[in-house]
Amino acid sequence: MTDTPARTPRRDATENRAALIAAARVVLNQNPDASLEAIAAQAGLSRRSVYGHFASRDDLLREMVSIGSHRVAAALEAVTHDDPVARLALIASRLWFEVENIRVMTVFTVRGTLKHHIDEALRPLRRGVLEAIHTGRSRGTIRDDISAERLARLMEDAMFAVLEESTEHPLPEEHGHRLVMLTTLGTIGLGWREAEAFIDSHPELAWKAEH
Amino acid sequence: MTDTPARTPRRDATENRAALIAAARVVLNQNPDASLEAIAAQAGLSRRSVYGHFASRDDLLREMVSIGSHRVAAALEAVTHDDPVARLALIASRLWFEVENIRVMTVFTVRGTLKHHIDEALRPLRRGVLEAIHTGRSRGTIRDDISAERLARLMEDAMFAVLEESTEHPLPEEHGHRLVMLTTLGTIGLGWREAEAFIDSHPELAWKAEH
DNA sequence: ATTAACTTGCACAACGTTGTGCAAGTTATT
DNA sequence: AATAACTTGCACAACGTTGTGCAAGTTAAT
Repeated sequence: MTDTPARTPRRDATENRAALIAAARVVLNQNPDASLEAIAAQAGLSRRSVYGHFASRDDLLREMVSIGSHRVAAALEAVTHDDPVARLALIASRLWFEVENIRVMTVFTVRGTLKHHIDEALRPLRRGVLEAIHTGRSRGTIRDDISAERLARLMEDAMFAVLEESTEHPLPEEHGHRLVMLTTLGTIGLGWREAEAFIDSHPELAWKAEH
Repeated sequence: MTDTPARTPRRDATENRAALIAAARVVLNQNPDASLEAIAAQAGLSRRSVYGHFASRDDLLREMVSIGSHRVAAALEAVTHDDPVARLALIASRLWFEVENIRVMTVFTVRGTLKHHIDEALRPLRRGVLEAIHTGRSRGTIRDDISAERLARLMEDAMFAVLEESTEHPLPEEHGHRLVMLTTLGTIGLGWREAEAFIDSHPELAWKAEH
């Protein structure tokens, strides 16, 4: 009574399915109102065949958000550090490699639908940030002139802003990676020389070419 | 061969016209895809009567952006200060009072149409910011580890982020006013104690109840 | 009180979009 | 080579939206 139909799905079909999701990310990143036609075209398919993979437009978008959020979550789950300041910088660092996924989410946070999904997806990120802020505050290493919750949101916004900025005005990966951390530390309350020094004195924050 | 038709426009008509623009600001601020129906309803009018004031939906939006941008420009033109850091804080301060106008613009910057208008509207702001950054850099009072242009954009983003954040999580006017300045100074490179002290030591940055 | 301005509701065309049915084509798999 | 999977194009209904015409109502101004 359970599952699998006649045969296994064809290889090119699953490729196309993935291509559609990737296409949605690309197209919607630059125009949140893009039509299915536009998305299908970007994937090299016809609009009609989309419905061979997804029941509806919304279904495709949900898949996209779901996959993106899992990637982001996976990139963040391993992030821990004794120093909360370094931990925040690390979070920023990891986020840098997920620009595409992050951006498409922030674009849709304004929208009604999907907002719920996205909030859920970003929860681990928010939890981690808030946690680090709290311990950092109690150690006197993070500013306490702004409420922890608000500071967390401001930090998140600041990180996203850098990610967006760097898609519109591209810059070398290595610089972008550093910039996100710098901005994050700045929001936390560090002066710019302080932030620069902090990054340089922590090898775990250094750029690594692999990724 | 020029202008005015039969009589002068009726008073309630011009009020309604203004109400429509205000309604558009309100409604579009929380849903950029809102229909004319929704806007008219918010203004207490029927969709049909909108066309008595504006030739098209786009016309209404253009009016709204135009008026908003002039208000913002007016709020910024008087801003000058010997100390570039203080000048940037002042710009942030003035922006605080134009949240509604600013927000609706940033919402539409993603959109295709209007983007051109908005860019033009924000030009004085950008010019002022960039100018202050340059002189601040040459005096060694503003960070020079990030290119002036990029820093200007980051600052702009940071200010907008605070404005948005404070509409979603409201806070007393006075606090918001200070928060925008703090964030701006933070982006410039000041540490948080430094920023707090800077604001307190400059009476021209203090909160004034009038507005 | 009269006039012209303004608003309203309804009907209608035009447009772009989503989702579905179907028949004919193409391509991976065995 | 045969089969099922997949893609495609076309046609079509449904939907929400914008913009317009018109006739009847309401309201500010003189």
